[in-house]
Amino acid sequence: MHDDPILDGLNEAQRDAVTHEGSPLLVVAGAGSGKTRVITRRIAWRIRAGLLPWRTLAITFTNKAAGEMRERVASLVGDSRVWLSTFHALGARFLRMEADAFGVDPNFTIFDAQDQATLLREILKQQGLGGREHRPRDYAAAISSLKNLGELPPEEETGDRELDVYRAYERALEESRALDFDDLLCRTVRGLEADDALRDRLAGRFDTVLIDEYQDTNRIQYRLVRLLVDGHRDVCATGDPDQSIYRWRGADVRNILDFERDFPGTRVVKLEENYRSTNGILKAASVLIAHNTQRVERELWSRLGDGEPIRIAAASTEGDEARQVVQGVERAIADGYGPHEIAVFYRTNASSRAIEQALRDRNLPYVIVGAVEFYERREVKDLLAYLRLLVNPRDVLDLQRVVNVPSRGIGTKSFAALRSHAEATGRPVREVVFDADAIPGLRPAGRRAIRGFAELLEDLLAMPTSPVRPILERVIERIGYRRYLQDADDPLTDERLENVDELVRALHEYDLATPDGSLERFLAETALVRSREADADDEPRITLMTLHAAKGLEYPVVFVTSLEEGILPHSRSMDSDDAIEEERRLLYVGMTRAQRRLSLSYARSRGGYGGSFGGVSIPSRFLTELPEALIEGRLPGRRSLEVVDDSAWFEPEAYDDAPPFEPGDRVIHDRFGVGRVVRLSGFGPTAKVTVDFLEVGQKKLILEYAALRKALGGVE
DNA sequence: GTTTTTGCACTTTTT
DNA sequence: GTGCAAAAAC
Repeated sequence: MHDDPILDGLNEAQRDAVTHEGSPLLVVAGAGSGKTRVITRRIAWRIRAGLLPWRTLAITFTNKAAGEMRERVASLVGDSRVWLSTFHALGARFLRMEADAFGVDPNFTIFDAQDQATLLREILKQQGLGGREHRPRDYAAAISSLKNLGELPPEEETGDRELDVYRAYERALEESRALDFDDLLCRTVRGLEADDALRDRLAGRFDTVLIDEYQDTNRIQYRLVRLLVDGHRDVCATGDPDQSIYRWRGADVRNILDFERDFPGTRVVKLEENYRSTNGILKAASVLIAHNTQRVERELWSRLGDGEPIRIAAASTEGDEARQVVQGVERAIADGYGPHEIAVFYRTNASSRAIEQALRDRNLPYVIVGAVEFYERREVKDLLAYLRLLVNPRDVLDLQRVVNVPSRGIGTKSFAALRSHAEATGRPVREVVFDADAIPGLRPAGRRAIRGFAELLEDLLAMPTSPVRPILERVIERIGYRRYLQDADDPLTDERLENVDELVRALHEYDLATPDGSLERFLAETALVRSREADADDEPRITLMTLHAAKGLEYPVVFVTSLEEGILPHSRSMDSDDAIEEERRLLYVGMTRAQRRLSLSYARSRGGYGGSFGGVSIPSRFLTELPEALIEGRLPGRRSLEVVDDSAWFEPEAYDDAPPFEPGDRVIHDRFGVGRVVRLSGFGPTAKVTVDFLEVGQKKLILEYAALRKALGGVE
């Protein structure tokens, strides 16, 4: 019917969303309803109709999503000049383009959460708040919300602890010519709101704006959208209120709920056919999410049939849970799924450890999304700090990080002298290094050390800013960084050395891809990126990530772990109904990532902090909210929430331990004789094993009751 | 003064 | 098991 490749394979609603023109458009897109497809096709459609690619702006939630969309748009349109970025990257780009108008240094450094914490720790100490009860992260959170409310720091000391820390923090950022994540948005918005000409120059660059994951935008982002769009009102937002999982970060679902009111004349298109999951998975997820009271009722449906039942696995400990999951992974592989088609989700980053261990024990390849990402590793940060220092001479934190790595005899005292001299003279810290003789209060040894460091800097600064790789290589060579890592008594040495190589490779790739690049631009583009895809080998890997990181992705086989009260829902989210509903959405997001096979698991006791903290867990209330008809394995009792005596949750040992067999094992049964295990299915008390017996043929047995013993003799 | 070692407190989720 | 801060060793 439709020969048009842009509309090919789209349903009616999707086609509507792709082709609508003339008024604001809101696409309410349920999980798996082909939202990304709609956005990319819409961009293609509009460009074919005459819209200029470089006057098109698409905003995504993560850099990863931006990258993926860039590829898809490029292959669809054959043009990669569409502006595709996150809100933060867009802010950073605007700020650098018009640094003067915004009143920022064009070479500003971006401080990540770690940098922020380091800085705040120092400030807290200065203000006499060094005790452990004052946690840098708490202040960071408080400052973040002040910034997002548009509150500027006070001019004078106020006596209010929080405000004074905020004030000192801002001054320190300014001193280092640094901005934090919130600044990227707040300063952009403040600048655009205050200066109409500036607003015309920047917002006026775009004829159309698309925003993905609109349910997770916060108030500042909303204001930025208004600024970008009010000139033409050619705006398209997509999102799903049921997948709003960033309320804790200031995301405001009202943005999407109020879209029609904010943009009168909005056309709303709802995408409700799910192309991703089996109906079983979808129904279970729908039943779960229906427990949320603050919700517009909506039903997703799929043509894919009920599929396999959802499996629920009970384990006795965290390690046991991990082993069961890995067993499920192996079973999936035996059933023909590739490792890259399998994902394991967990609530907190710390939970990855047990799964990793279990995967390593079975020699299965995996990759972790999130956790300590590439650009957050110590060795990578060290080297990048050297590079950043070459670009931004005022970055105190970078100098501090680098000045004594490797140890060259410039400790805290020497650095303090250097720093106060810089402050006293108003000169950039980096420049003061060259004036070792003029710094008061240095001992001869320290002075000599600083002179040596100055020589190093001089040598590095003499290099051209492009290509980039030789600069890094010179840094590594001059400071003897590889030797330094090798000599350290650190179990991670090999990994760190690999990361150093990987960083060199990244710079090399940048040089190849960007002939007109420079160190400044490389750092600017890298600042907001956390991960680096290790493209060294393309071995398919099992993916591990937090539930938050899973949004927008899909996998044929999905494991969601740690469904326990206190973890999912998290204990810090249990005091309000709103927070519980957000946790429920989080599980909903996790479940709806699964295309064909979904498994949920929990452990009856979980040790925190390396096993020291023992406690019995109660299975998550969310498990009891699932429809029993779609489940294989036993749902924890419906009375679970009223059970006070935790010991009620201890079950017979037999079934929670990892089944002792794998497909292929030879076994002996008292009645049926010798046989070979064909497959294992299910978890917990209903786990079944199919055995091909020599004499009686295939039998399906319940693992717990089948008196099976492993036979000697191995595989045929 | 600087470097290394030990002891302590802590883990939600991310741009 | 980790990361940070105070204590001990260089």
